[in-house]
Amino acid sequence: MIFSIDFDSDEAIYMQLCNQVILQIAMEQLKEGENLPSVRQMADTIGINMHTVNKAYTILRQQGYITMDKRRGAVVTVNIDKLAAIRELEANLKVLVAGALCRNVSPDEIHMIVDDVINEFLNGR
Amino acid sequence: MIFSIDFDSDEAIYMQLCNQVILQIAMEQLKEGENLPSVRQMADTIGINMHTVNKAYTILRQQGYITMDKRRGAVVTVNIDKLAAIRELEANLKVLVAGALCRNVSPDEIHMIVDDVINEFLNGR
DNA sequence: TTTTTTGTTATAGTAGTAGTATAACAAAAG
DNA sequence: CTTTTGTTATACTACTACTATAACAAAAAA
Repeated sequence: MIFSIDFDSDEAIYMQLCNQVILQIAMEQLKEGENLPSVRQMADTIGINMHTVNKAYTILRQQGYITMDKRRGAVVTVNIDKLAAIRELEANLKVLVAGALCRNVSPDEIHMIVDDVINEFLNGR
Repeated sequence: MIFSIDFDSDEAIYMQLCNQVILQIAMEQLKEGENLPSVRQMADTIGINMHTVNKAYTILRQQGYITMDKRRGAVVTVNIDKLAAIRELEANLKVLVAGALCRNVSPDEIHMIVDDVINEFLNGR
């Protein structure tokens, strides 16, 4: 379970952490029922403050990727809300696709890129 | 040329403005060679500060969507850097696709959603 | 020529967020 | 009993978003 944080990035540390966890769940490097390090352990490992990790975990919990309790710690338990996921995907795709179309990336090419990204995850499993 | 800004949104005003311009270029509601309102006019229309508009225009210029000079103002002149667009698309798609896969949205469904978004733009033309 | 409008730059202030630093609490585990 | 857990509170620094004025030269319009 390796989390690489870029401290020079414009992206907030807690956001990078959230995304890394989501990416690892998608690649099944993190599996349902598996435990994440405690907020203090994770903070220590990465070399950041406890609250920054806590913020990431809170968001991941709100978005339905993990559950937390004092006994088991943070546990990967994906709460499937497919409709919400689809709505989110649509909204975020709009700007991405618009930017690509503006720069003469064809619909076919966009589909190919999407396929590449999907297969990255499926092959990583 | 209508720009709708949500002041209650978490998204920064200058970012909303950037995205609206990109969306309108993709839909060809804003066409190559067409002028955008001056920073002061746009600020006045929306009801925001001049500098906020200036920031958005500066970003749009850096990303190759518009050019600016004192004679003609801000002009839509898409500078095609297809490779950069593809790299950007790939990077941003990763987290989106990962989130969708985690929530049991199938690869086929993802492609269908991508297609829907693309056709929204093409049909809007 | 004079006036207005343009982009651009500078400064300064407020408000909110990211990240850090301590501290403390009850609940559970060892 | 001690340690570790999540959780909450407070406080501080640094940075960003946004606003508010102000000023400048270049170009357009009168």
